[in-house]
Amino acid sequence: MLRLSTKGQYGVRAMYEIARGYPETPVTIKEISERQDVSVAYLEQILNKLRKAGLIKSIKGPGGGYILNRSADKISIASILNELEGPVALTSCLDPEGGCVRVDSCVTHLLWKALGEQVEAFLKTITLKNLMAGDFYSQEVKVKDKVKV
Amino acid sequence: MLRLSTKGQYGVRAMYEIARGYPETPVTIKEISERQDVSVAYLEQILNKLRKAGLIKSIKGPGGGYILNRSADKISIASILNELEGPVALTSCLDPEGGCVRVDSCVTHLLWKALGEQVEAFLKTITLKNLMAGDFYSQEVKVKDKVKV
DNA sequence: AAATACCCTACTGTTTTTGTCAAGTATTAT
DNA sequence: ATAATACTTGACAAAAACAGTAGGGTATTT
Ligand code: FES
Ligand code: FES
Repeated sequence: MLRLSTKGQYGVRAMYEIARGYPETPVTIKEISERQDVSVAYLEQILNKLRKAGLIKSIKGPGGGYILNRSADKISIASILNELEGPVALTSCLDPEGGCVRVDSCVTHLLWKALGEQVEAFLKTITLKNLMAGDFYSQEVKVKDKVKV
Repeated sequence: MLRLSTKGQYGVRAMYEIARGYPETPVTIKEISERQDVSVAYLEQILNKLRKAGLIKSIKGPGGGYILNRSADKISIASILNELEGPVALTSCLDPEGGCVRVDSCVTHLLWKALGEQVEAFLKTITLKNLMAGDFYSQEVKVKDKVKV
């Protein structure tokens, strides 16, 4: 359960490659494609979203490529996944868009909400820099001391 | 991102209704259907899985229905979702079945693994009893102090 | 035997996912 | 200028997953 889409997975791996070039060298889609074994066409879609979100910027023409828009320790995994897969919402009732008429009488609503918040909090603490350094740890994420329904 | 399937959602809500009858009164599919607004046919599929997993038992004939196989404080949300959606595996590489050739050189593998473990740990701490009582809290879930890649 | 209630398998329409393809725009090097 | 490089964009399609229906069968009670 709770599968991450390939777009999200590839997106993080692509960002990792781009981060490696920062701040000197723009990284081309082709290079990312070869290193991470993802097709150029698919990466185009992914990187486009991340560029529009302001996480990376692009440089056209020979010698061009992609480069981080801010330093690696200021880009969290959460911010990448948010752009590619939308916000964490374990049920459609929790979607920013979709409301639910049962929400007040629903016995599970707050449970899914709490879990979602926990996931989000975790992903926010991990940055590209952490990923590159190879150390990431879970910091006693505490959503709420107690939730009364 | 990270959407839970309706099977998982309905399953937890159905278990909640069954738990309310425990240990005296078996709860029928029809009752669950009406209270939780899920079709009888769909619930049959879901409850069948949960019965085969040993979480509930069934009583046939008039006066029958479903009843918990052990007390509500011994049934975690994790155990319910595990049966209906399989184990938490954010990527196919983490699936018990599917291996991945890149796993050793993969920069994100341990990240998804850590997140998955965190989710699982959270869901294991919440029982049906917690759900019924309306209090569930996140207990400083700590997967590992530090993961070195 | 009639009524109740669970059991089981198959099937189908819909949505989401996972990509591919083709044509276009901007920049640099020669 | 012109060719080569590299990003940009939108349309499209196969495949998988999801959500749910349908229909017949079995066991138990009254
Ligand atoms: S069914 Fe919508 S909030 Fe639970
Ligand atoms: S691609 Fe399989 S482990 Fe990362």
